[in-house]
This record gives sequence, C-alpha cells and structure tokens, in this order.
Amino acid sequence: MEKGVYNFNEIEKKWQDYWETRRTFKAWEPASIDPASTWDDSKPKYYVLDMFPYPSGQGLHVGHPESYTATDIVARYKRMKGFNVLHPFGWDAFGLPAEQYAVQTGTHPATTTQKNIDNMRRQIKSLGFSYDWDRQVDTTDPNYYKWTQWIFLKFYNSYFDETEQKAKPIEQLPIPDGLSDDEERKFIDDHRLAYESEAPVNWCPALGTVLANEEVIGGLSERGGHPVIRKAMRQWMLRITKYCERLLDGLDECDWPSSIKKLQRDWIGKSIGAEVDFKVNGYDEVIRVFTTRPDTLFGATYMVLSPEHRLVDTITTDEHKDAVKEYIEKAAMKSDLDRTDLAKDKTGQFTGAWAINPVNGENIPIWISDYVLISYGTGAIMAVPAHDERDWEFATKFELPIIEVVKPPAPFEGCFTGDGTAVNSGQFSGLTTAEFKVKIAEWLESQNLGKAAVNYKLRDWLFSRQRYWGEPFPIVHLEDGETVALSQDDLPLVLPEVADYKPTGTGEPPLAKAADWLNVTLPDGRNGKRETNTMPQWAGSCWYFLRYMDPDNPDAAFTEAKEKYWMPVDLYIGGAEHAVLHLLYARFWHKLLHDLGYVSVPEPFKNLVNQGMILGQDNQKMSKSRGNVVNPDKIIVDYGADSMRLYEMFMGPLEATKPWNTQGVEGVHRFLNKAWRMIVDEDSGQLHSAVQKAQADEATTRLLHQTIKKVGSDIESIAFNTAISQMMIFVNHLGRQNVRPKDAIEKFVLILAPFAPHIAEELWRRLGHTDTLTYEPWPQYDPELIKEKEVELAVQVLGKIKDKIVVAADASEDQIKEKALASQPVQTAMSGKQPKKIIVIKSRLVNIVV
RNA sequence: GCCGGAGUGGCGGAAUUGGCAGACGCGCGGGAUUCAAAAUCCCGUCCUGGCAACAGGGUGUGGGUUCAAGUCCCACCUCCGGCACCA
Repeated sequence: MEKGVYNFNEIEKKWQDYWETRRTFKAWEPASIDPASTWDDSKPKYYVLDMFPYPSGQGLHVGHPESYTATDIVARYKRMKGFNVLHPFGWDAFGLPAEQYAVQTGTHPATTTQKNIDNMRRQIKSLGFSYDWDRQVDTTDPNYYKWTQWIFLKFYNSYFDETEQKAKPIEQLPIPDGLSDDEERKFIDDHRLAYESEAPVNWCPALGTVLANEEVIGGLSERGGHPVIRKAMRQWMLRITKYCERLLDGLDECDWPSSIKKLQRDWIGKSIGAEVDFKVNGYDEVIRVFTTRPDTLFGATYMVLSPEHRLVDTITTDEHKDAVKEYIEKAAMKSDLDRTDLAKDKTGQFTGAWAINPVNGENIPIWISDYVLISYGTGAIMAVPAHDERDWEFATKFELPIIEVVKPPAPFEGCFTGDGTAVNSGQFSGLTTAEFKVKIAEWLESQNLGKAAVNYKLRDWLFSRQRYWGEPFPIVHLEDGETVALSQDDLPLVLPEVADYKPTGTGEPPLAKAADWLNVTLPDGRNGKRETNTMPQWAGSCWYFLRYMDPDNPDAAFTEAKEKYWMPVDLYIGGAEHAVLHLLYARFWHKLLHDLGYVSVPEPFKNLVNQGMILGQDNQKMSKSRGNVVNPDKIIVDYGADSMRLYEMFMGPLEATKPWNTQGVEGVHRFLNKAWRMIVDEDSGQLHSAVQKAQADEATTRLLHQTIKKVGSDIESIAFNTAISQMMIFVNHLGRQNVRPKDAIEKFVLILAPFAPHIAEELWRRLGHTDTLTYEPWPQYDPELIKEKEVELAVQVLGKIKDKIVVAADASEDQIKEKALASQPVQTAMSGKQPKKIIVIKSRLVNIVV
C-alpha cells in the first residue's frame, strides 16, 4: 500500500540529491570559451536572474519563493527548449541587521551572516530550484568585494568627457596650463567620478552617530527618540548626475514595464528651462537662478535664496543679521521631512538686500526661505507669485507684490500656472508661452544674462556610510592632506577586526578603532590613515550579475569572452521596491564599465518583471506583530515543495498583490496527487494499468496539443496561473479515461516538469526513463490537431442569446446563417420579423438584428 | 496634492483584446464508497422568481459609442502602491 502513494517528502529529497550530486544544472560556457564544455556556439544562451536577497536571520518568507519559482520555471523551460541557461544565486550580505546584532552581542557580523546564508540556502535548496550553486556569490567575501573595490577605483580614476558624453581614464583629462601642483591635483580631484564632498547627513548628537533616512522618524531617532539634525560631513560621492541623459536614453531599449520606466524617468526628473543672472544691488555679485518659466521673468517680484546659499551671509544687512541667523539655525535643526512635510505654512526672512530684475531693471527684495532647496538647481529662485503656487502662497503671507504676466486662455481665478499669452512683458507681450520661452532664451544669451539650461532632480550619489559591515574604501588620507588610492595589486583591502562595532562618539565610523589597520605607511615612506567610511549596501548589488559569469576568477572581475557570451540578462525578476534605486545604480555602474570597455552591452537588464507582494490570510501585509506570517518550511513539510511552488504560481498573476490561503495549497496538492494516481498504481507502485501504448482518441489528442501550446505560450508570457489551470483541465480529462496513452502521459509529464520538477522526474523515471528530464526537448504541438471539427455557436437575437447551434468548423457563413435562422427559439424571439442584418463571427457567435 | 495600478460570485482569479461573463482552484450543498471517519469519486453552486422548462437582472457608480462593452469614450466613487515645496 505504502510504496505506491505520492510520498512527496521522499521523492523531493531523492531528486534534490540526484541533481546536486550530478551537477545537473551546472552552466557551461560553450567549448569556444571552456574546452571542457559540451555546449557549442550554435545553441542560444539565456540568462535568467533573481534579485539576490539579504541573508536575514528570519530566513525565507513566502514572498521569496514567488519570484524564485517564476525564474526557475523559465530556466527549466528554456533548457528544454534547447537554450544554454545561466541561472545563478547569491547573497547581498552586507547590511545593518548583522551589524546591529554585533553591537549588541559582540558576534562578528561575518559569523551571523554565514549562519544566515547557510540557513537560507538550505531553505532554497528544499524548493528544488535549478540554480548552478557553483556560481554562488557573496558580497561580503573578500574575493568578491575585491572587485567591488576595483570598480570603485575605476570611478575614482575616471572623469566624464562632456563632448563625448562618456567616462575616460583620468590620465586623459585635459589639464589647463599654468596650474601649481596643488591646483593641478585639485583640478583632477574635482573631475573624478568618485569624489569627496561635504554633504548633509542625519546626525544624532545624543546617540553620537549618523542615521540612515529610514532611521529618522519625524525628526527624531527611531530608537530613543532623540533629535536628529542635518549636519554636513565629509562623504564619498559618485557622480551619477553626469549620466542623467544616458540613463534616460537607455530606458528606451529596456523591455521593462512602462510604470517602472516612468518611475525612473521621474526620479531623474529632467526639466528644461533657463538660467538667469540677477545682479545684487550694491554688490559685485550675481544670483543665478534656474527656471522652467523664463517667460514669466517680468512677473518676478522678489527672490528667494535657500538658507544654505553661499551669498546669504554676504548680502544680509546688519539690521536683519540676527533674524536671518536665527532662521538659518532653525532650518538646520529641521530634518528633510520637517522641511517638506509640514509645508502648508511657509516661513522666511527678508535679508535686507535687493536684486535687479534683468528684464525691466526693477528692484526686488531678496528673501531666504527653506522652501527653496539648496540641492536643486542653483539653490535660489526668482519668485513669480502670479504663476507659481508656492510663490503665490509665500507672497500672500508676506504681502509681496503679485503681477500677472500670463493671460490665461480662459477666465481663471487665483494662481494660474498653465500656458497662455504674455502680458505686462515689454516687447515680448503678446507671445504665447512656448514662443516666449524660445525668444527670451535668445535674448538672455545675447545680453549675457543667461542661457537655456537643463536641470535634473537626480543628485550625486552619497556613497559612504559610517558603518563597519561594508566594503572598505581602497583610499588612504596622507598626513599632508593628499588623498591617494590603493593600486589594484593591493586589493582586496580586507575589513579588519575591531574591538567593538559601535561608532565612536564623534561620529567617526567603527573602523577608526582598528589602529593597526588604520595607520599605513606607503611604499614611498609617506604616512597616512585609511578611509574609515565603508560603502553602502547598494555597492555589491550593482554588479553581482556580472560576477556570476566568472565567479572564481582571481585575476579579473570577469573575463571578456564570458561577458560577451552571457550578457545581457534576458530576464530579471524581483520586487518593485527596487524599481528605482537598485536598478538605477546598477545601470549607472554598467554604463561606466561600458565606457571603459569592460562590458559589451550598454544596458544590463533586457527584460524586467516585478513580482507582487503576498499578503497574509487576513489580506494584511505579513508581519510578526500581526501573527500572519506563513513559514515556507512548514508548507514544504506538510504539502511538499512541488505543491508550494505550484500554489505560489497558481494564486494569480505574478505581478499582482494577492493574499495567501493555505487551503489553496491543498487544492494544487490534490492536483498533483491526481496526476500521480493517473500514472502510478497506488497499491503496487507500478505504472497504472490504464497507461498503455495506445493511440489517443481525438478528444485526448486535441486537448493534449492545446495544453502543450497553452503551457508553452503562458510560460513565455509569465502567465503561470493559467498554464496550471490548463494542466488541471488535462488531468481532469485523462484521469477519467480507462486507457491513458503512454505517449500523451509522457508529454504531460514533460510540460509539468518546470512547475513541479520533483514529481515530474519521479514519474519520468517510473515511465521507464533512466536520465533526468532536465534536457529532454519540450514537446511540440501540431496546430492541425488543435482544431475542433465542430464548433458550438451562440445565436443571439438583438444581442440576447436565444439558442446554441453546432456546426462544422469549416462551415460557410451562409450555412451558419441558415442553421441559426432555423432554430426554434430564435424564430420565437424574432416573432415573425425579417432579419435586417446577420453578423457571423466564425467559431464564436451569430447575432441577428431585426 | 500629484503620478501609477486595480475594482468581476462567499473567496483567489479566467475571459483569443470589442464577440456565449464567471475557465481553473478554494469554500459550500447533495450523493456514492465506508461499520464509521479520512481520502477518493460523481452531481450542483453569479443573483432573483419558479417544482420545472424558463424568464429577468448582473463585471464599483452614472452616462455614451456599437448589431454586440468586463473590455472603448466621458464624469465620478473606493482601495492599494509610489512621490511629495525639484522652481
């Protein structure tokens, strides 16, 4: 009795061991690259990638297997379709939780990380995914981060050539004549794509540390509730802003969901306008502003500088000094959130200084306010209260003049921000907004007062963290103030042991405590200290998909031939939470590597799919506190990995957010059981006696071929839920037959295999095959056999169904009309009237209009 | 506030992109099998009325286009996600 039942636990263990010991899923480069390979170049390659996870102490949750199953189905399907498939896995293993645990317990983050990786790998293996584990990468492995550091040096040792719009080695940077050594060094440093800068960070004086944005809630530290201020600190930055245009353009060749592309475009935030210089009355200074509405220049009735603007100090008159100083201090105390969130009520201070509007010579007051951001544009604006809602609000509150310069096309109350016709604008009056923008840019340029300009919201990437558990920067700060980079031969620069993992009280990172490591003497005898910041978690994930191609290479990040062969990633699946940052950063790194000739394709990810979130049974986000978290381990023990995989795919479209329902797992489990019993005799464990070498009847043949077709095309379009439902229909049909042709059974097992590989392998074996089905060719369908001989048509009278008729599939329109009109219910519905028009949709319906 | 996405049975969801709404699964009801239960199998299951054949209604709401609308157009409502003074 026992030996014939579907014992999923035993079967799954057996086949996982089989795959592992035989390296079934090992990905080989073709023989032209790796002579040991049996692949040749005639086979197409397919690179299917998961967003690698952070190895959390919580282990897997049911959201992980969702995308991993999806990519696994595609990987297994593509293998059967004859593709050479690269399907790797790895760990984004630097990160805060392990470091916080280290602060609390003293356990080295590497220990915690390794333990978590081991646990999660065990969980992932228990789902039977077809990863090539020989290619596993771990961002915290010095053999990996050696190359992360190497890429950082590429940024450091490159500059951006504006005319060619690409990065080049820093040695090629044209240096102006007549610079002193120091000036020359500064000139070079100012052009590096990795550079140091004072940048505002979230500094918590009470905790003595810098906090990440998500650790600051309403201006207070998440832990302890202490005030957090913005403080300028020396930081490493990456010059991503040089790539704005390229990052925008590159999106055109990405087959991504348009919503994700839009998110990226909005994040980069390109806007077209003009820069205009306003003279400060009584000073030899100009305030440069950026505006998208240079056509409203005549309506500029005041200016606003951000509190951090460099001219504030210079131009503020004595009588306003105290108030301005106080305002600046208050603004500095506010977090970013406070400055934007409670923005309803505008604040500001008059500096006492005046500027001259270049188009009409008017004297206009200069204010400061924190509604102007130092980090966008020039940190200063011309305020046009008649046509900008923020300026309108400010002007109303501080009783500043409002002058209309754009006449709305239709009567309008309040602040009009749309396009119209210019009024009160001197010689430009009467122009449309669009015409005006062109003319004024020309005029400004001719007067040397400004020019057309483009601005982006995207800012340079703050690339350093005051943390221990991250990649160390391969940088030394010398005693004389010079900063030098290590050479490639000195890599990896390995994280040192430290006494404890807390930051120092002064905000210096924990690495400042590693005295032996910190102090260095260069080969030329100069002394210095190492950089103590570390890289952010994003760093390792910017290029891991490249390392998978050549994970053990000690001499290069990856070899050229392998990169040329595997790239780009054909399918990338992961969570929508990475829609902007990870994908943008990875694209940015890729463009640098492309410019320097290390990668052959300009965009790394050809196709992208975001899986949706899985909610708890209660339709709420899964969380420990709600107690609605589903543990995959438990599901696998109770129902098996195949049922787990199948259920996650059957729940609904991959991209949709959907609630978990354990009873649904039972449903797909029943399906697998049914499929098993269709093939295996439960009493004997032998093939079921109904499984015979026999010709399938017409209905079975048709359904089989329909099923092969639908499952294949559904996999191609990532519609796994409907593929599974089609397989259920097939099993419901064939399971009822007393004769189940072996040929049909075998084809079914093969198409089931990508979804439920363990049971499929076991059935394949019991059907008499001795090898894994991994590389069996995907069954073909015959379009002729799919066609129905007879079709049922609905017959409508005035759009209402009155009857159904059965006609030959190739019946002519006239034959169909005749048969439809002959129907008794149709005759009744027509009640003797003549048909005015008869619409025949072949194989669908007939509609009679009377 | 702005930008996306979505509203279909008791539930998850299908619906050749304008052509029979509710495939498939869950749940529920009934039956078979069983000493009994589990498991399995069969039948039913959008709503309303009817014993029934059948009739009428039905895809968030209201309007429109069309022989025909879940699908297209206009207005609105609700939920979810993202952004949030970017000049």
